[in-house]
Amino acid sequence: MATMHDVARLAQVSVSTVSYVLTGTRPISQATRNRVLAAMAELDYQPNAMARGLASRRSRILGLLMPMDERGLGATETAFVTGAAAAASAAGYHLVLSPVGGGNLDDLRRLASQRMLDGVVLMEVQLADERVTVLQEAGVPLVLIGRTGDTSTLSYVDIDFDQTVREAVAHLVGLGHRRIVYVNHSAATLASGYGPALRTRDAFTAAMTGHGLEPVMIAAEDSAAGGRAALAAAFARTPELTAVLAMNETAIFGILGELTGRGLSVPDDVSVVSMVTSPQVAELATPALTAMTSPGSALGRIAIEALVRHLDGSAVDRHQQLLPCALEVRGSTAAPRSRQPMGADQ
Amino acid sequence: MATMHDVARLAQVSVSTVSYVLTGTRPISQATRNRVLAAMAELDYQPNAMARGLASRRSRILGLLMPMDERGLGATETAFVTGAAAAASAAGYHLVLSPVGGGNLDDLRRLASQRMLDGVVLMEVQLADERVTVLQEAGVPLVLIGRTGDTSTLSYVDIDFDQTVREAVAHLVGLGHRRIVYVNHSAATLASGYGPALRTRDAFTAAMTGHGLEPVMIAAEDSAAGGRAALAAAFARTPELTAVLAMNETAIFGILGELTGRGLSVPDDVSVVSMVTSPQVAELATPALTAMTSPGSALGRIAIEALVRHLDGSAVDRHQQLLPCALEVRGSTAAPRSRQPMGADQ
DNA sequence: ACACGTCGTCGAAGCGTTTCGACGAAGCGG
DNA sequence: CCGCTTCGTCGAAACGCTTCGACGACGTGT
Repeated sequence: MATMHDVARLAQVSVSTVSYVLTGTRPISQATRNRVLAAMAELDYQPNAMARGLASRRSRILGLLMPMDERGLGATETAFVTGAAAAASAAGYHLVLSPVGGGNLDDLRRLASQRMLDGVVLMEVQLADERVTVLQEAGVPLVLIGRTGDTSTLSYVDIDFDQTVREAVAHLVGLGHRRIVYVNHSAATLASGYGPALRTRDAFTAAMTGHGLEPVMIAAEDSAAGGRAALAAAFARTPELTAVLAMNETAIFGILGELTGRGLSVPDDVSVVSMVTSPQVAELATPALTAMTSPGSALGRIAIEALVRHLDGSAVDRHQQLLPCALEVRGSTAAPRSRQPMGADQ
Repeated sequence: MATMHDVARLAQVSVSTVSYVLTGTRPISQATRNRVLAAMAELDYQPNAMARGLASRRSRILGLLMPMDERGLGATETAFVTGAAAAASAAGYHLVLSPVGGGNLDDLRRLASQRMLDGVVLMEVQLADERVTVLQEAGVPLVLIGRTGDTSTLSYVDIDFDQTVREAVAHLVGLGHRRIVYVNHSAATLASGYGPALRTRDAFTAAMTGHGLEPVMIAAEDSAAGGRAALAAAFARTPELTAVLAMNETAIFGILGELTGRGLSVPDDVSVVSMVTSPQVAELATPALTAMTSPGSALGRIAIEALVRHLDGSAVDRHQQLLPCALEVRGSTAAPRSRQPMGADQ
């Protein structure tokens, strides 16, 4: 393994000159630069990341902390990751994913304090997230995907749930639906302070009320069985329901199954809209689901870019941004059978 | 940020003594050790990972290289990851996931040559995988999850596809099925040399032939539409089919939809078995799928443990191991309607 | 022609560890 | 009681890089 000394000797320059060629920190004449570059190529030189990190006090590694819980990453989360990885690579950083589960907060503390990460992006942030505290105490630059309860001091990128829910509801109302049920994540998830669940709940209430309609929300366990139970509960509360809006990607398959089981057809009897869903998942269902497609890779990219700007010092203040999901109409929504669609002109 | 010097000064010992306490490389008296430990605690000392890595020439970081393609990680892959992370943590290593997609082989080469990773575990290995070559050239210790074509020289852990397919087929045959169609991954995937697809194909042929039955395999695109098309093709080739064995987790939802669309019920008209599937996914379908459950976290754990043993020098030879999937009977398989189940006693 | 920047390069001092050789103090058999 | 290990500790030399101060060699404005 060739070192800088070897390169310097071969190119007949000092070690520091080689370093300057590599980092561009100081001007180097074209002639010298070429000699150095040639020497590097000949020796197949690769800088030692550890030595670099030690001397410069920055590792050029960014962490993407993702909770790896029971259910795997959906296509949505995967899009975050690929977007982030591409952005990091473009900025000359490595991106490592760290599967910090719930328990190992100490693991996280260690990782952070060991100065191995220049900065981190945190996924799936809770309203009150201990990880944020740990990282802030360790002085690690931080960008969130999602938001904590108090958004004032931190950088974040998140989905604009308010706008997304409003659009979904408007789509259904525009088709003529009046009895719309919202299937959210489980009660436990809501109680734990999971931002998306809470924000969509509030947004749904606001949107429905705005249309003069009654907001009915059901909390469903994240499983097919949970979806089934939720639908049963929905019919119990609102027998004439004609549309379901679902945040719970897992439950939605149970909902569809139960609908079919009751002899109801989608979309003729009941329309279904899935929230924050990737096209891949939406296409899995029969018929394919009308869904609010999450901005996916853009979220990851923007988060990394904000973090890098912060590290490079080109931006000192925090970055806060919301991205809406886009409505993609597929086969699971239609006008309700019992009445004609109501356009704005009626 | 406290350094070793600070700890040494506070504990009134030399720096090297502190290091010995930390690493256990040389004996240290209990009294001194306690003084040092106390000093560390008081200063909230955390060793600098870079400095450690530079001096010791080992980073204590393990890489898990996973391809992050279009479709996200299923629960199966997630289980690999969590298993691996737990094992690495237990062995005192950090585990970082690197999303190396198809294109960036150079990225990989760089990562490998920069001596930032002590060793790597490679997921989703192709029969002819360039990444293996790159890493071997860079001299990075390597364990595969999956197998290359030539398995002789490398360490790997993989699913025992032969055994898994045999068991799945035996289950269906035991219920009385004779016309069984195997829905594999796409023709393109097969052509690209994706091991699981090829091995299950061969295993299916062998298993069916062993029962004196005709093996019919359909290649399906990884999408719901692909599943539908595959089922249509299956009925065209084998109109009296009573059972479907599916490797393609994505296509299976299309298959189920198409079955329902044709007015066929699962499992009364057609039985369905899903291969290498996680319980979570199996439960999404209605009825829940009988499936061959992948060994999940065990794969990840075993791979990491093998790698660590290699790095610690406690094992020099390669580790090769196959784990079967476990049959979990749920609601999607039953005796075919047209004839009685055939037990061994008939 | 003179002081004065700027450019391109060098040498050396770190960065925070590990690790090697050395060395006094015990402990031990003879 | 002497020479020998073994134990516990120390000081110093790496590890491979970045970065700072210095220093000629040149333009440049005056």
